[in-house]
Amino acid sequence: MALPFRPATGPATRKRRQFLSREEIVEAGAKVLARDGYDALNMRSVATELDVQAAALYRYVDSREELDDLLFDHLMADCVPGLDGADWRADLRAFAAAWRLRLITMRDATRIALGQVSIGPNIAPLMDVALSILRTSGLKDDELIEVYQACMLLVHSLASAEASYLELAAQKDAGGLRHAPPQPEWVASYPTLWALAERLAAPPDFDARFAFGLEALIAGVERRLAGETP
Amino acid sequence: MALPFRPATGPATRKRRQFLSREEIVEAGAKVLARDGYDALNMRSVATELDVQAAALYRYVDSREELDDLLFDHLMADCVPGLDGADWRADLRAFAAAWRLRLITMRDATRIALGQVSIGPNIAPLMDVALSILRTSGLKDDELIEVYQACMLLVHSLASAEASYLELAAQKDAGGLRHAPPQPEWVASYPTLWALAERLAAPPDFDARFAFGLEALIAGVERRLAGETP
DNA sequence: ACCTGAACACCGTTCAAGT
DNA sequence: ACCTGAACACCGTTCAAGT
Repeated sequence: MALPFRPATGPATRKRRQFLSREEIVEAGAKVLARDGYDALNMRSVATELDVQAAALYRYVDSREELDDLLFDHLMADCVPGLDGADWRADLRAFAAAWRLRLITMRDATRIALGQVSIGPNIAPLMDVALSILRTSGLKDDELIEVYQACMLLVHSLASAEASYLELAAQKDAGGLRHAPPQPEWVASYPTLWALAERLAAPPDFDARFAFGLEALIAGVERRLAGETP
Repeated sequence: MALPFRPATGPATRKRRQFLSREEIVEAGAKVLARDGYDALNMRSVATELDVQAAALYRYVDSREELDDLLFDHLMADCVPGLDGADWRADLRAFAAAWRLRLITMRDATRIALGQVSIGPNIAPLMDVALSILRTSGLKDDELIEVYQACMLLVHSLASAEASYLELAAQKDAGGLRHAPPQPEWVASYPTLWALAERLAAPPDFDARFAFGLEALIAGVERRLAGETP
């Protein structure tokens, strides 16, 4: 039987291309995550995306945990914005805003990496830039690291809160969840809570919250620089 | 056959007492969590703790998710310290320190409530006190809530980071995990990261980090009060 | 009314067997 | 060497059947 004209790399029905690879697996994971969300992400769904059995993945990936690590790193690729280096405050704001945007844009990214981020090849430049920015502020090395950690925590946990809020809101719109959690009786016995209940239930302004957190961080750094440490 | 002398409430072998209850289930959950950790907490282990089948729990609890909510609220009971009300800064520090301590003391508490804390009868007084403290600072109601949310986020996410670090360290001591994650080659190409690598790998000072975060928050509030909002 | 026993769907992971 | 097929352990949840 003669060989077909079209090369082996362009099959009509999907067929296994040569071998699997770590990169291919991670990209398939990203695809599943973007399309179906974190709850639908598992070894079997990623394998299906690649027309393969789940067990096959274990030749390239040690565990589900490692896949999550790789995936998170992958999602954060090329996330560093251009910075002019004139003012560390402006640079820090730009950096934090860019990273926050990425975390929120990539569906469920914050659910993959709950706090413990392991440094991969795409996270490293991110860290490097953040540290560089803070270094130009004039902080000493040990203070610098504390501030850096605080900044990462701020961005990550606030983005996480925002993402989970948005997901919940979307769910409520689509499916039909309970509209507002029915006010329990006993909240009336807490005066301040009661007085602010309405405001607390209102949709949060995450931009404002983010801005406040960042400005507070900057204020904290400036205090340190001025030597007003209590 | 004559009835035994000892009353029915004091059996030699453990026997089901009357009926189950929500409270009993939550306490059993707390027991499992304290003894075996979050990874060992599931419907079956809680049921076993009560000499009962897992399915029996569903008469009192809607889902695993609800159990987690109830459990977290239970763990945070009576966590509000005495406050003198003289200075809102001092009160805020005392409040935050007490809550942080509780979060860390209760094994895996932060893993139960990942960010989204639903207000239960034990969380409510906590919220009420925090809001009351901030109210005495002179902030307007809407600003107050932003600061409150920032404070909750700070305490919770920092405690979460600390707890997961401690757990990892304990694991490393006991079992024998990889000592230090072997420095990847490519970090050398990021100068600032490289320069600070040693410091970044050093055991973090969570007390200092917490203090910095809280002081920054206070600095942010004071700026707001002074009307220096950018 | 409350609990048991058994089952189902789902998921991470392992392993012998195929090619 | 790489993948399949089948299996195991584990977990949330449901439901008919017992008492």
